[in-house]
Amino acid sequence: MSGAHAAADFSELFADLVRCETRLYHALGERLRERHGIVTSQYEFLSYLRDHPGCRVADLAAEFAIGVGATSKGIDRLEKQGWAARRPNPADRRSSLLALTDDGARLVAEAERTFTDGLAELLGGALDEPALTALGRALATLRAALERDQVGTPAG
Amino acid sequence: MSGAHAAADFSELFADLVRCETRLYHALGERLRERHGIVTSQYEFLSYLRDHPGCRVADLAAEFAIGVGATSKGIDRLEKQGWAARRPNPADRRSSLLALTDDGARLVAEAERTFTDGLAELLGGALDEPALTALGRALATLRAALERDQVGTPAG
DNA sequence: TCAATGTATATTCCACAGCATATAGTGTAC
DNA sequence: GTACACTATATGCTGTGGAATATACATTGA
Repeated sequence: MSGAHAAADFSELFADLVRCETRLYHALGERLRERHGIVTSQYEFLSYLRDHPGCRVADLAAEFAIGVGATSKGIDRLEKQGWAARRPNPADRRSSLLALTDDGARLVAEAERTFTDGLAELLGGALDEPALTALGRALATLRAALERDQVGTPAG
Repeated sequence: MSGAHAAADFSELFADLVRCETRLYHALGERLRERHGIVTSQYEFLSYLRDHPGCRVADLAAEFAIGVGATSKGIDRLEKQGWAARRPNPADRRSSLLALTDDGARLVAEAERTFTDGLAELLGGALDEPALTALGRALATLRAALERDQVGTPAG
């Protein structure tokens, strides 16, 4: 009995997780698109590049658990907009070192306000402090376990 | 200070949320594809149709916070595989009533085991009982608030 | 009845992700 | 130093999602 109960709970939990993610992603993307002309995934790329200058395509792909092809194409788009740049890697000519341009750095600084304000409004308005703390801890633990076991890392 | 601290926490929390969702979605999709020839989003559609026979495309779109176009195309694909069927709605000739076929019912019954077993393994292996309870409560609360305010409901 | 408005769905166009593959470069064994 | 395996990235194909638009139907009110 407790097994069946737990299984139902897992499904509900997963559904809630996906629904929250979808709605937050959409809502933040809407604001970012209006004000800065980017979507949430691009904000995440830019933000990662800011915090990890000189990283490679594979580093981004591993961080976001998406394929390297998709990542490469995402960088193409950022490069086309003049927000990111590939530089040759002196240590390994197969790979490029990625970094923000000055325009990209300006953009991410501006978009960060939109992003964090939006999140604070959406999350802070819905959950109180203890719930946020519990949620943050549980998600951090879960994420660490999934990454440790390479769960859901895409092929390409 | 506590404001800046909270903002950083929100960003971290959001990143963890998205990363967990991505990896779980990929990992479950991988198993569902191998064993049943469907992906996670199709399992979710089929499961919703099982629990809400006679629903409409718009009901699915609202449930999953995706656009009606994407939903209609998703139903097209399920219909083409013989897993779902549209029936004319006698009360409103604009809309169709959706339901599983017998094949679809069989499929979702089989896939449910794969899905719930996979979830139990991935979630139960990473989080203990109190953390799961806290996570479930926080996500349910957050989801209810987002849905109440129609946050992130797509346009088309 | 008929026009105006709102609603449900399908269609179209564009952007993006996954996968498989191609290309180029690296490192190692012999 | 050459063949081989391995790695990093890029590209083509296909499927899918979002947004805008079109179409059909329903409902309201004069």
